[in-house]
Amino acid sequence: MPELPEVESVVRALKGASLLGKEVVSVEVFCSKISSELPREISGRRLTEIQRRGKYIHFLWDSDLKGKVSLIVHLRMTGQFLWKRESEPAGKHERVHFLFSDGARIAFQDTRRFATLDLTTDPDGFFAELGPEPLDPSFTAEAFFQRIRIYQKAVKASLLDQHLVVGIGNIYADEALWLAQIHPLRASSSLLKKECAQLYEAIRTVLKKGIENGGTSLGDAAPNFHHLNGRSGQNQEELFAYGQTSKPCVRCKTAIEKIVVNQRGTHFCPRCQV
DNA sequence: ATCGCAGCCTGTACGC
DNA sequence: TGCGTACAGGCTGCGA
Repeated sequence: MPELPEVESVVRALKGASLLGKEVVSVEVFCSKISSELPREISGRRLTEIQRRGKYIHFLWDSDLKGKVSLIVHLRMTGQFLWKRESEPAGKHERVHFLFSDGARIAFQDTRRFATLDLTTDPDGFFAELGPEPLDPSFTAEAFFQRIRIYQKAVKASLLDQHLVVGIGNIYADEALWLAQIHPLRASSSLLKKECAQLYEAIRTVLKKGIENGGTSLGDAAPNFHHLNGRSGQNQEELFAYGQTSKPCVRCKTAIEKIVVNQRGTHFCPRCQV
């Protein structure tokens, strides 16, 4: 379940794959859910930039003849980009192949077909509803406090709401609440300014640590997260709440509990998260 | 208006 | 062994 650190890791891997500036000569689509316009719109264009916005990957393409267009990809749970050998056939769950002029072949794989690929000439409009980037300098503790206080729902549900702040998913929400010692069912609007400041710091801490570790890869119920080069992130080794059901809380030794909040498995310490 | 929840989809982990 | 079922997850769209 790629969240901000996983998507950031993917973007860095893609940028490091020296695809920028290269032209796509053809695009093959193997999934009926994906727009058949993709090959026509992308073929013959140069990849000029790759950016992350929340959990979205934003590919910017240019063409002397056709101007600019954006391809905006959301990995959802199982989307990943893979390097392929030049003439290697598509694997079972590969949905799109991008063939570059230098022979590079990049596959987009998505086992559960939840991922989305959108073409737009108005990326600002596409992203207009999204909340602020949690790691952006302009996003301050005060700004977070002013935003979250108007949410009526449980703080866990608010953290998952991409209108409040982008990039947080189920894993990092549980980790941030554990670190801030805030109970996931607390009403968002009940948080004191001091608690919001703690949560703000916790969000930034867990996301930064996730990026440093190259993202979180889970191999049991959840699908693996892989870099473009096949390496998995290591952040799953440093989780304190998510997936730690019945294990002792690192702070107070109380068993971590699992409940359901907002239809999501939610892990927390019943003693030190209040 | 706001919230909760079914549905999308497939692989994996269980119980019988 | 083989089958069936529950579950995981982000987000949209529906109904309450």
